[in-house]
Amino acid sequence: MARPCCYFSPMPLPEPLRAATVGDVAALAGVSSATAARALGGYGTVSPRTRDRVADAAHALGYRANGIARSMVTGQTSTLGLVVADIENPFFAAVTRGFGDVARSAGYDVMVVNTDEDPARERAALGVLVGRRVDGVALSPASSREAGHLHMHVASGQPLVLLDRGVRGLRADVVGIDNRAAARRAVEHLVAAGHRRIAMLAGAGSGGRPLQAEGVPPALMTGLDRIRGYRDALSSAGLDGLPDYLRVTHFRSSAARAAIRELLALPVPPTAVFCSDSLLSLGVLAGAADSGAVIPVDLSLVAFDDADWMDVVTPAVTVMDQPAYDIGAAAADRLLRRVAGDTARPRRVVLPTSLVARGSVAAPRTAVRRVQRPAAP
Amino acid sequence: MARPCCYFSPMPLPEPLRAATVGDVAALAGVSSATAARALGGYGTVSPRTRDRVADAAHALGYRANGIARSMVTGQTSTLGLVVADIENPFFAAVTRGFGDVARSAGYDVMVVNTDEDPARERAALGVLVGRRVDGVALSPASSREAGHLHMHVASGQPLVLLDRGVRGLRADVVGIDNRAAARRAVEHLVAAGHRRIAMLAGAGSGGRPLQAEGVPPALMTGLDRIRGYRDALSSAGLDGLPDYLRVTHFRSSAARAAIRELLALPVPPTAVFCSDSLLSLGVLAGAADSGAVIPVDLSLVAFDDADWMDVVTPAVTVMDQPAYDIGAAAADRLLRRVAGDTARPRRVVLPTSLVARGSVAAPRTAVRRVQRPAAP
DNA sequence: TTGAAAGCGCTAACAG
DNA sequence: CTGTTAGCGCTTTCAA
Repeated sequence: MARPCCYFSPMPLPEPLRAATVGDVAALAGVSSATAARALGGYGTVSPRTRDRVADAAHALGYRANGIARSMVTGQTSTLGLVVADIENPFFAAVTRGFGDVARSAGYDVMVVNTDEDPARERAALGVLVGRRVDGVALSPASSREAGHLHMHVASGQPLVLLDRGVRGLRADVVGIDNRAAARRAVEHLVAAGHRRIAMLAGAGSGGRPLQAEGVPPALMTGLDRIRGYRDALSSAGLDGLPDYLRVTHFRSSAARAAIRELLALPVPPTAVFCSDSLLSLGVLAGAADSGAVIPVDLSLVAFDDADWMDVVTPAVTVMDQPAYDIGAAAADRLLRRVAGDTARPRRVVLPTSLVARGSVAAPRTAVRRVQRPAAP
Repeated sequence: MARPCCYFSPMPLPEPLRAATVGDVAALAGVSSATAARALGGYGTVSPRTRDRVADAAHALGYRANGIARSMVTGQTSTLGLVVADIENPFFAAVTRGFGDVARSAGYDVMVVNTDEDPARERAALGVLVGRRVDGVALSPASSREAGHLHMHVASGQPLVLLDRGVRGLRADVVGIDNRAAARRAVEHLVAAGHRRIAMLAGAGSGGRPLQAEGVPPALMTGLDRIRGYRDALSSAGLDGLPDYLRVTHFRSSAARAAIRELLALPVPPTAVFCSDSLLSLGVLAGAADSGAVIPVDLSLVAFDDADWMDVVTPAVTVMDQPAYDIGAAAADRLLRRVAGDTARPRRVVLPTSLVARGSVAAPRTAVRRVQRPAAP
């Protein structure tokens, strides 16, 4: 015998297969879906009694608002996009956290996308975020040259905040530090310690793509600015006639390790090195050890970004610290203002850096000798 | 004189204020919106000529598909949710990267949410993700006790993969390592070096909430399992009668620093310590230095997770390494299968760990003495 | 191969 | 205070 119950009243789909909608809740509560929506969404006016009935029905049905549908009609997603160049770099991890904390406390969620310093992936990431209709995007540009997609994005009127790195000619807010001044100060610290042959390791791009020709500045404003600061410091110290100790490497400690080994193997090696990134300084530590160079006796080091391990190594690493968490937080704040409709002209938010002097900087051996002579009459 | 041009044909909204829609493209291409949508979305059948016309029109208008609207009708978002306990922990940073790489190569985007080890924030994060209708969620549970929301989520039929940490009784895939065995092996390494008084620092919770009473195991399966492994190793070595050197601290290096100082100040201090996390080992290095203890002479150390700095400190840190990137990648893979409809019973994916022996482990001083005597006859 | 029309779940006018 | 109605931009039958 067949099961007659099924002929005329097909079973509704079992619970797990279809999520409850406003209409379901409304039906159970015995009100119109508009009223249910008002009660559920917390807008308009609903009588307390109705509100309770709807709430009960929603609870019974396990109703969860469909953010997609809501976004569809409101045109807003309450979501911010964050495009970072390398989520594994502690600097960006902290930026991400600061950004997320501020966004969340303002009722926004965050979609994070990683680009691995690749402009093509960055363009794709931006496309994804725009496709998802995020309300705004914060982005650390992988390149200041390949930025056509950024210009188009800004031209389309969508809020964009640049993180850490600027892009020349782009009408967008920038949140970061004064890289040139910070680098200059870091190198001046080395000059003050008596160093003359000061190298710099600058990071650019990931391992994915070939680097530009030797000596050409990286396609990164941050790197460029730090290189400028390095040169500023050298020339005000009258040190610009010396051999070129600048090396541009990938953002990998292995690349820095090779670079520092090569530098130390020079006929006239540098006595100090300034690293534009914490990852690179990791490579310097390893490479110096490879070369048998002792820090700070044979090589002084100033790094960028105060990574958590920097004060447990021996010697502790002197760093130019930048407020990564605050940069992320400030970027979210700026972006939220733009999302809220602020159309004032682009602002540049510059956060303070600080030099943290630790044990990795000492006078170069030659300078020590010079000091020692008059000290023993 | 008034401007008559505006009376009968109001200007259309200027470009930046309204994004082009399928309808706009269709109108410009002279086809129906259904056809334009087919051409744009790459589904159905469209003649090559029409396809080109539509493509041109789309290009001219700067059309970008509205993912929200698409999700609305397809019920899919091509987005995966990732809930991590601490984005700043290098372990989770690597997991995030592995997860993202696999997701992206399968055409999925990722929404990352940080919970700071707080179950309440975890519940909220899951709610957000569900509201946004992500196709699936991978999550590293902040607590194995407060997991009601996880059970509800699974009951609702939505794909969920647990990352790194399991939750007892939850019918969900788990991707991680065998924490108990790994911890046991790490501690056995210490035992083999001759240690008897072996401490353990286990992490639980962030600084946000008070920790449980002293000695109570943390509400984390990972921590629990590592503690079990520690005890396993101690008891098979016949070392369980010794004083209790286990300390449960927050996931902060400062907490570990205080804990190790306290341990080293004991009348009979431990000669070795096993840390359940790289952050904690950072604190151990600092705290040991505070106490004037030299590693590995006065204190041997085995850490968990091979952070990038671990082989540049002196001595380099012996670690139990877990494949963080692969864990993230495997989790994405598992989740994608579930999203694709795999309803086989929950699987547990266990990835291999490896002990990386470096310089932070040596024989305890007492053991050294014992060895030295017969060595000089 | 193409078009017309119906909706996805929700919000926003506008009446009642 | 509540219900009716009309979409948001897209995909998807179903006919033509």
